[in-house]
Amino acid sequence: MASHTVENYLKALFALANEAGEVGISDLSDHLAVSKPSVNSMAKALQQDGFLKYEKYKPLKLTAKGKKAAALVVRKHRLTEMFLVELMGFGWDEVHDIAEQVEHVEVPAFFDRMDELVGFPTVDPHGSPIPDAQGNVLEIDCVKLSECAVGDKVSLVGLSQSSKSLLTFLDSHGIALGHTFDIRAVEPFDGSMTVVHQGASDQTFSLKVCERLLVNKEA
Amino acid sequence: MASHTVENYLKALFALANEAGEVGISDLSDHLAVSKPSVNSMAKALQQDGFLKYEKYKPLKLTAKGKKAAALVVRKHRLTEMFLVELMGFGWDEVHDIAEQVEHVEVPAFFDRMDELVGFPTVDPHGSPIPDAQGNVLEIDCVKLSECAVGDKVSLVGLSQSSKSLLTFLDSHGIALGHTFDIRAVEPFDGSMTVVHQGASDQTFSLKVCERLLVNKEA
DNA sequence: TTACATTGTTAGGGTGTTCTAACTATCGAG
DNA sequence: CTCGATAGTTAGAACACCCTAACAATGTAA
Repeated sequence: MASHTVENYLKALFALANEAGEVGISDLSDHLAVSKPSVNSMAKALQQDGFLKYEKYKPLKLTAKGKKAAALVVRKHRLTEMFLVELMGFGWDEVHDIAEQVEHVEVPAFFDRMDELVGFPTVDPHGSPIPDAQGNVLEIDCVKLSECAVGDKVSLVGLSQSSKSLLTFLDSHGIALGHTFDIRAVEPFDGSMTVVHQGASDQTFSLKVCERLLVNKEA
Repeated sequence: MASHTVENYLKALFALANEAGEVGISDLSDHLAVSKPSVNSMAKALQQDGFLKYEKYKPLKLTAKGKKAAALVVRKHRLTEMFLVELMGFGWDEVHDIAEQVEHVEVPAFFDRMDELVGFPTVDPHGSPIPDAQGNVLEIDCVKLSECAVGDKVSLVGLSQSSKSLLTFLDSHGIALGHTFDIRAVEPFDGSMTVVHQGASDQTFSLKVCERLLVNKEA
């Protein structure tokens, strides 16, 4: 259907809209490492194809068609990541780059088989929800760890903007999805948090880390 | 490294050189379903990059660099096919189209892992040899079934130009790699052959089929 | 050996995607 | 309310890849 390039624009639009709400030309330009004029002309093209609502100087908005198309790309990406981890033995910090390329394969049966082989997962290895085959995305009930208070007991359900360096950091601290944290202290000066990890070891996380950890209250 | 397009040209060059020896602009044009002028200009570009020796009106010749690059693409393709059949449960008639897209992934570790998971195979599901990581291709000792004589006992080791329709034909006749054939008769009029399949059932194949079956004499 | 079919080449143009340079619109601060 | 910063736009061009139309070279068969 859509070219690799278009799939990448849709995916970026989808991701940015989910975390920032409004998406400007510059946001996409930064996210895709492409110049603003390039984004501008692609925006016109995407509108032409009905993926996007675009008005001069206004934020970009995916149409229903655009949202569905984007969700299906994300589905391919996340199923691939799941497959790479569960059946091919890759680490959760290795799968993004591979999935980034595999996601452009245009054979639905390929991804359907992955889905089946990993047992129809609802979230990927980083806790992000996997859209269904119709492009519906299940909302996950979670908050940032940084928004929790002393005394809360929470469990890690996902990451926001998981990057290789964040994943490496978590690996090196023995942290994985599902792990629990009891919040012991929040440092008012810099927002860093001291928690009990898995009911065992004390760890302190910077605010930057806490903002990336999505947790579920009531462990 | 090379674009998808370049990878496809190299793969075609490699395949055609292996079966026809000399490769002309028109052969590539037919094989890739692209116009001759397109092939012509790509030939110049490939020469520029050192993949090809090209002289006006002369057949195209891959350089050592070109052969190696082509073999590595073929390696990715065939490992993918093997993986799809062995670990994902696809049929040998379904894997070509998927592999055609997956082969362009540029993460060596992805294919290395496939290789490992399927046990370092030397041939793909259609009996074609899988080049090694250095681009070396093992020659397979075989002849076309059509070149065999009455009385020969042979086993199927590969296919030449396996197409979906050939694979479907073989499936419907219960034929797979490794199966044996005792040649009972060759019809002089049309070259069709009557054989005993797996020491059990009698089957008759047209010349067209016999030219596509690569066998090993002495069953 | 000329003539035709095949094969290859040149010229010129189109689409998708990208860029830089230069200009304009919008919005928040003083 | 104006000014400057930020964001967005236009114009113009490049690159990779593709095409058709027209022409040239090659090789084969009468």
